[in-house]
Amino acid sequence: MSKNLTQQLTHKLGEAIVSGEYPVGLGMPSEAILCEQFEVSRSATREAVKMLSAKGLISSRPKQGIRVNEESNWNLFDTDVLEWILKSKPSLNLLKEFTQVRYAIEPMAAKLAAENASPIQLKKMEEALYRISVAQEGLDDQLDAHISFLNTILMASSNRFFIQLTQFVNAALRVSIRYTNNVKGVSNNDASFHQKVFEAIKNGDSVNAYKLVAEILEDALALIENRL
Amino acid sequence: MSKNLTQQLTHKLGEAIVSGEYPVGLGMPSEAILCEQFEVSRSATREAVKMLSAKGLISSRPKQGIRVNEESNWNLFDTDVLEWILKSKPSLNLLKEFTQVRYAIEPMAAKLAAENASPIQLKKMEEALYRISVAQEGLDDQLDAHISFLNTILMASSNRFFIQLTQFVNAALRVSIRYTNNVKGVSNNDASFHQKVFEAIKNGDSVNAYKLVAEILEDALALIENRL
DNA sequence: TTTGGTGTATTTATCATACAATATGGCGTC
DNA sequence: GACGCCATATTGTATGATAAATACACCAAA
Repeated sequence: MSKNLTQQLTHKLGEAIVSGEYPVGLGMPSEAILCEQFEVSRSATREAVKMLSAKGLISSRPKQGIRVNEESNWNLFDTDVLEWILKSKPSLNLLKEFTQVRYAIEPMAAKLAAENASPIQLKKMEEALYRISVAQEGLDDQLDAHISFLNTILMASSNRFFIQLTQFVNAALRVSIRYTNNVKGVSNNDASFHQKVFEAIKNGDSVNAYKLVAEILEDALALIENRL
Repeated sequence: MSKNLTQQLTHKLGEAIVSGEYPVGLGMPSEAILCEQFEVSRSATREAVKMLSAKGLISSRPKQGIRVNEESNWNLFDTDVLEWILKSKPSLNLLKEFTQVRYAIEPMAAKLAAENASPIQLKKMEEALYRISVAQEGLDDQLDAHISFLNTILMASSNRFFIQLTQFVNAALRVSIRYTNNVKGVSNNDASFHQKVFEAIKNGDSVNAYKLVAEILEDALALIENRL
């Protein structure tokens, strides 16, 4: 768990907010009341409130108090916010939204990786590929290996925004596995597929790298939409 | 400006950090020193530090002090962080990275909009289209009109992550105009183009909606890469 | 020489209290 | 009824004190 009080309170309140416990609009207790409820000092409370403000979840003004912001103001690409959302409202629809973003991002990242990957990055990709091939038993191992392969692609895109999305994509994959209960259906853990992607990237074949990843995600998305 | 001291300090420090004023690794003054330097109380300082931590820029621990995180931990999709980056290190390379993300996001958003747009959203799109057609004089007007058209598409995607990217895409557009000094080259303000996109979306022709937007961004990207 | 524990000093973390600033809503005056 | 003023509630800022955490040096033992 997060060690210090401020962080703990931040997480508690963050979860409560995204789970809809406090209504959007005007609905949070004042600092003073939060102090009482959670039995912490005002400093800790204020710092937690500031952190949540920084993530776009709430805003606070004198007299008016603390209000929950519209969801469109929430920082959905923030790791914590993402985590809270996944914890409180996991749904097939959320998985769909996740996968749509992956569908937008990952093929492009693969394309850029094909254009930019350094030898060192290619080597890391190959290592991840090896991890996939040997991790055929445990489901978690498979997922971890798959994720690290994907991460190497994002890193190799040489675009800091794509790199930043690593965490997002990882979260998305971890959700998908909850629903499908195997990696194959949604992300195709077939080692030969990853091998193909790797080779396209290695050969600088950006068109194919894009296409291969896009096709897989198209399938994954179709699968999800079928279930809705 | 942001009114309260905490916010002001947050912005000052945020800008300083992204502009590289404090080296990544171990390099920030302690709370006590920050209080002195900026002549604010410890409460305000601590709250600012917490906000920057929440955005992933720094982390603080007893004895070790405040350290600047690796850039890969920064919340690049946070509006403030984005703003600070644009303010301090605008570059053609940054514009390229922005546009690559747009290239990934916007065609997909158009596709989703074609599948999901409600009558009300279509109407808003049409209004934005009208604004574009009448805003042929002023450059700022053109840009604003273009942005609001784009925003309606993102909103109509019915995917909260794409909707969240509205701010990001807007920032990207505003950067691009600084460099190209006109909307046309980078984003094609030709009204007939937007008309075509709108009609594809209205007709539910997701394939064409995707393709049209993708082509424009491909051109924009090629233009930027030519200059590098 | 290396290893492992141990202590100390520094820095953040937490708490308590006081006062200032701000915005809301009502009150009163015109 | 409209306008401005004032009271009040809530956050904002400041200060001082104590607790907890941890990096680092030091010392002891193998």
